[in-house]
Amino acid sequence: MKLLVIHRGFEPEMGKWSVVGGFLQADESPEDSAARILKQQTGLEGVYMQQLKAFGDPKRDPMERVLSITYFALIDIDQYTEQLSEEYNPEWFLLKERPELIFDHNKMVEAALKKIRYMAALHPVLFELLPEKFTLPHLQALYTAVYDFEFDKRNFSRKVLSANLLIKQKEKDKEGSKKGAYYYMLDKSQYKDKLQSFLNFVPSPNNFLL
Amino acid sequence: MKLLVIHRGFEPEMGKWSVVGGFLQADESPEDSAARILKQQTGLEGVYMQQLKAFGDPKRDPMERVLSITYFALIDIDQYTEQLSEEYNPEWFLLKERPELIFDHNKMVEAALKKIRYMAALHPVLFELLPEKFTLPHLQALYTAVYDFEFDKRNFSRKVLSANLLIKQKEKDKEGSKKGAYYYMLDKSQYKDKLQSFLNFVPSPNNFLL
DNA sequence: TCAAAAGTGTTCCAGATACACCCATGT
DNA sequence: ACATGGGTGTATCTGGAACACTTTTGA
Repeated sequence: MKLLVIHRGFEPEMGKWSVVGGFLQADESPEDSAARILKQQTGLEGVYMQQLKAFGDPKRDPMERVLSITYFALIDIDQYTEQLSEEYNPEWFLLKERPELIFDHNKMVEAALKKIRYMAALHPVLFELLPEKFTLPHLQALYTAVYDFEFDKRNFSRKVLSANLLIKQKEKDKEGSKKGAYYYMLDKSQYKDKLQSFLNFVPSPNNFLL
Repeated sequence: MKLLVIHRGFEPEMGKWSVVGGFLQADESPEDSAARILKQQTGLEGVYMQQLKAFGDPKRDPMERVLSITYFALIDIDQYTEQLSEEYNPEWFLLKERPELIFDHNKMVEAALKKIRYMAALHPVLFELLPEKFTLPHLQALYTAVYDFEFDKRNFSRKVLSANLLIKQKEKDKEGSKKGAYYYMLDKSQYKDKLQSFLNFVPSPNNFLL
């Protein structure tokens, strides 16, 4: 699980590591603004973003009063390698090894991680991240990355399949192993109904919501 | 379950029903601002508020560009009757029978209700709303109000008590019935630990998260 | 033939649900 | 005595958790 950061392009703290960010324009909604700024600074486009929280402490930027309405997105790095532009030197860091960020950006990242874990424990949002065809070991690796926890593959597959969201394919992925793992695809019709539903995708004794 | 609204005190839409709201001052955090405005317009003070969402559509206020960072709070009306001041004619409406609100304030209320139901299904947040001593029928009535759903009292009491958050008192409340219902108090020591924990306070077949 | 990853089944337990009767007491 | 609301117990079922062996096949 990685975090995309950029070298800040203006003062103060120019050149230091920062979350992607910029200024809202007069006729722009916050969502549109977030999408525009993301594209300008990283090249990424067509990414589904969610509003996280507004940060507004009067002293959070020591130079002037700034309010930040933050958004986060989850993407599969591999599906966006083409798009990533170099203009602001965006860089992926392992979340655990990320550099110190300016201002309150560390708090933002922590809050986003917490929200992602919360959401993903209850809703099948992580399924969307994978390529069209993916294997169960692949999906499990994703959950392991998000929760930093090893899931039991027997229980994992039973739980995931019981949601009836996946359709088993006939082909196997032979990349990861000699035996090969069956591909699955999302059942889009089921998916929309169940996205909001109330499933525990994470074993309960592990209280990830703290 | 009721909603507190005020008569808007300035143009545009002056005098119409509106959620409590005002303008952020230069040296004020959004939280402080929300608390100040709430106090000015309703007299309510010391109320725990939570950030909901920032609303920023460029056309949401037809006169000028306004961004709103919204907060919500849950209180027990009875515990705050003294505080409620009349300056802005604040008024409690049954949530289901609330009047039409200005701008996108209806959306705000819907979003807050959704978030409250979501939170309360997983965390014992509603317990905080009651007076220091309360009865199980009282608590159950609160859940009924929030979810607009009749809970089975046998299952309800079992579930609530199994969280080990409540301490049974020796006295009974004789207001509501002839037999009287035992008072309970929150176990504050347990409470902090379990507030974040991952309980299902609402029967699962009822999918309140939609 | 062996190493490496995939796939699968069973038992046990906790928690959820549905459901009905007795208790205490003020009138 | 009776009406009103409070309190409790049981059977059943579903879903979660723990756990180990067999299968496939490329090297």
